Amino acid sequence: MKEKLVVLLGPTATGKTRAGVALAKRMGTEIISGDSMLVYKGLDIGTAKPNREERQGVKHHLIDIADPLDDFSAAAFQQQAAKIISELNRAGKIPLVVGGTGLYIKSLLEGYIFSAVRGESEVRRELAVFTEKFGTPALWERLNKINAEAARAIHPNNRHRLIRALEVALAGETVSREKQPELVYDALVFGLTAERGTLYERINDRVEEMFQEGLAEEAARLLVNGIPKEAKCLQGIGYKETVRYLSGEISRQECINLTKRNTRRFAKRQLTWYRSMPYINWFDVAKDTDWQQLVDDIYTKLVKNFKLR
RNA sequence: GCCGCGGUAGCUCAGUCGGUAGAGCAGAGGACUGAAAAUCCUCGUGUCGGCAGUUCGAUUCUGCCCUGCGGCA
Repeated sequence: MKEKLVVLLGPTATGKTRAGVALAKRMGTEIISGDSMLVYKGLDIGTAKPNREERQGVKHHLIDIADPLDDFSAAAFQQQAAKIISELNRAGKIPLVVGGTGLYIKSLLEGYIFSAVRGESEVRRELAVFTEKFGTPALWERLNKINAEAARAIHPNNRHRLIRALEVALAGETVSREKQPELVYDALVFGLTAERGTLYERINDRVEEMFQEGLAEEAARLLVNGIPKEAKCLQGIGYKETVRYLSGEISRQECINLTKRNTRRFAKRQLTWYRSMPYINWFDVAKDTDWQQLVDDIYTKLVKNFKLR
């Protein structure tokens, strides 16, 4: 008997947080965040992290669980989320995962088997130095010598994935590409999306608001507190651009425009992830969306699917 | 009204000494198994402002018209 699970995903700025909280209240359950940036403490404005008021008393898991200096990863998410899902199921609740990180959610639902070889190791640092010195294609050559099959699956310019593959290959393993035949959970997956023009308008407006609310000041605070600008959390959209602005490399307006563009591109990449997840039940949001109605519709489907009541 | 410079991809522009055109940006599609908001790959046909003339052939030359900007009245 598989454990039950409901997921609400969608590209950034489609209203997942709002709909998710309303849905969780209807379901009488708790939310597990499926977002790679909400895990970091101190990153609030730029990640659109729901505040106390927005959470409306609904318990949220996997938010603010990592220090900005720490590493977090898809594998860590998968493990921790799985544990909470089991606990909630045991307590008679159907857990609700809300978030947009494609790899996180897909790995959870489809049971990706991550290698036990840890990231952020001494080896990784060495590989980073090697890359600086000899360039990314040299990294590919190295991987090709150890594991030609792994090399074939990665483009010679793809630095991050090459470093990871080498890290694993040097430990005598291969990065898995295995596909499970079915979902790990008795899951019902909902997606929020919007017509491209509408989505981009929402993104542009939201980025504008973030800077008005003090995104630049938030990023500055992280730097002052000693977070190096290479830290994972400062690679997030809105943060990496602000680091450039604060160093005087670009103007504030350029910084805002770049953040908007990068967020638009990010939303597009998110949608690419979702296209490979045919089990998503899509709901369209528009300017005049009736959120109450939307949540009702989702809930109705959910009751039917799980034969509740 | 006259003079000058423009009108080419969604935007900014290049170019064709006459053989129907190409960069940057924007945008689109894709990959992804411990960085994933990361990282990487692929993709450029548009009445070359309109009409007419010269020409085998005009976006390119000529004329007229429309239109934007600047200057002079």
